[in-house]
Amino acid sequence: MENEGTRTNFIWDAIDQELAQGRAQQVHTRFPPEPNGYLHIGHCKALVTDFGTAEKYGGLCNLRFDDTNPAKEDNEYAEGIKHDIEWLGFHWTGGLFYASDYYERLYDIAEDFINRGLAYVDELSADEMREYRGTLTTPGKNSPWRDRPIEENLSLFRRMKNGEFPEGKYILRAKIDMASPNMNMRDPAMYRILYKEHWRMGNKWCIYPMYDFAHPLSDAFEGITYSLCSLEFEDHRPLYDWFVEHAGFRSGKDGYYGPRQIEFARLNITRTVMSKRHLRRLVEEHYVSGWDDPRMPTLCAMRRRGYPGAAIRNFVEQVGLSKADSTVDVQMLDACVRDALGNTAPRVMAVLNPVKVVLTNVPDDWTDTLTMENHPDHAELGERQVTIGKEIWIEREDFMEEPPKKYFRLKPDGEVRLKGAYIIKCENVVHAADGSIDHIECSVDLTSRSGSEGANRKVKGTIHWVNARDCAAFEARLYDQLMTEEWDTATPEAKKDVTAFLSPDSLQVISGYCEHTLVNAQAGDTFQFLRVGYFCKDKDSTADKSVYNRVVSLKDGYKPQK
RNA sequence: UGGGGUGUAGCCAAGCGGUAAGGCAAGGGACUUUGACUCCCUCAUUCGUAGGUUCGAUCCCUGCCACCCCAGCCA
Repeated sequence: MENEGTRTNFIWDAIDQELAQGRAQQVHTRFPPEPNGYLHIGHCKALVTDFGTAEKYGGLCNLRFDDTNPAKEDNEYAEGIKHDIEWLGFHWTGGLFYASDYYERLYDIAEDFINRGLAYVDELSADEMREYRGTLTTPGKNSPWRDRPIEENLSLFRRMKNGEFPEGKYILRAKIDMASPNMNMRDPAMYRILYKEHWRMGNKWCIYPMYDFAHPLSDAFEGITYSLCSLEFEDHRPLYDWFVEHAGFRSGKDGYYGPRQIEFARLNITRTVMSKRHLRRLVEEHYVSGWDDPRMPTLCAMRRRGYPGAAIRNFVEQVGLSKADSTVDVQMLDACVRDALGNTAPRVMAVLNPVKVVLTNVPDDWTDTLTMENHPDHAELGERQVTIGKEIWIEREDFMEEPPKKYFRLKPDGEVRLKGAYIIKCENVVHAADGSIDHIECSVDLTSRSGSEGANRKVKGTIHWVNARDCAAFEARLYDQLMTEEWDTATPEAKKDVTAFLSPDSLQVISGYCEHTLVNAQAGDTFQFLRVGYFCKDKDSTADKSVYNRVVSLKDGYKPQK
């Protein structure tokens, strides 16, 4: 998967232009997560854009925790986010910051705004404020408190800060334009009273700044030149600029003209839940084991599943940047993961959906130890010893009693090579009482051992297998039923709320991963399923398709005749 | 019905007035101790739509259509 260095996007075009015109001296970006959850694949677009843009221009990128709402934030999330960023191979070259470190400075600016008649303390209730704001099609009207004298505003604001009023009693608002067609400009809130303990500031503050006020000024404080964010903030840009300008950061003093906000479309992926709110519910209501449950689309979960960070970064770069709403096919992510893993990951054999094969022409205690390469193209990755015995498991899909034409795998009277071992021939199929296949009896050609003289005999198919005796601990856990089981016992109210998780577009969350399935693996290991042959070939199974497609990343497989 | 955005192949996405890059997916072939991987080849007479300007339009203009965002004391 190439990534031409010449590739550009509309943001870089804009930056190139400003740099050429001298309107910006350097590129300084920031990645501003709110520490209220773990980063998921959707955040990676902003992350890669912010850090990657700085990197491309030899500039700096800050990490800033946008912690202006103490009710939802926690240090656990901040630590997780830092870890995830570094895992992806980025570092906050511009420094680590917290919006909460600016509380004093922001407060001073708020007082200054009051003094300049740019802000006022309102005492409308939340409901009244909503009424006064008007609607999308009708202008709002001024609050009766809008023209409160400056001294009174100042006094009230200070008393808000001192904790003299209950939550909701007063609010500081920017005085802009209640008739603006842009709802964000209808005297937006700057500060609200909140008696919540802040994860860094404790109970020091009784008032907290709003995003619209804190964000642009934080950007300006840090000398950010490009504030890149997603499309839903497009409407906020006039407000963003209003705060930056009125706080005096557009003056060009010291050559700094303040930050410029540029918006891009956020990342959507098919069959992937990308809502922090929903993911949080899955965790808090124990639908999953935690934020790093391998079924989650979080970075920590992907890391646990074995996705290389570089693959995720490459994926985001492949997807590109634009302003068009889009939903990327999850197969593109899978392709990037395969691409990154294919050349380096050691191979092992696994059987997910087993059927037993009994070798008829060897003694019960027959055993052999085979040496297998860990990677077909890289001898330096070494070899491993694998034992085989009289009984082995093969993939149920690798045997067909009534095979169509051109079926190369095991079939009655047919021969197939066991990967790295012997050629076997199907002699008999033993059925269980219910008609299903209990086991398959095969003869083994002991002269065909891999690596020996007789191994040159060619057969059409090769299949993977595991020694039954080594599989006492075989424990495949495919999680495709998890959500449906919950669904069946859920109350109607709960059903209404979890519909989003069960919709066809959210199969990723309910599809599975496989834990300690492999003979050569340690219990508890999790794996990224990389190549069809080693794990699963069943492209056309309907029952487990979501699981296999998602987790196994099926590339190809047996194609029935049309 | 106010404002802000977006529409290029099944899915992303370049293109910036000179005659449609690339990736994923898909199809065909070669190779193969897995039908995977790898390697070749194919895949938009057409850019939401209707007009207009121009020698020439995906790119400029006008109308229309579709979709997304905004009425938190969330970010």
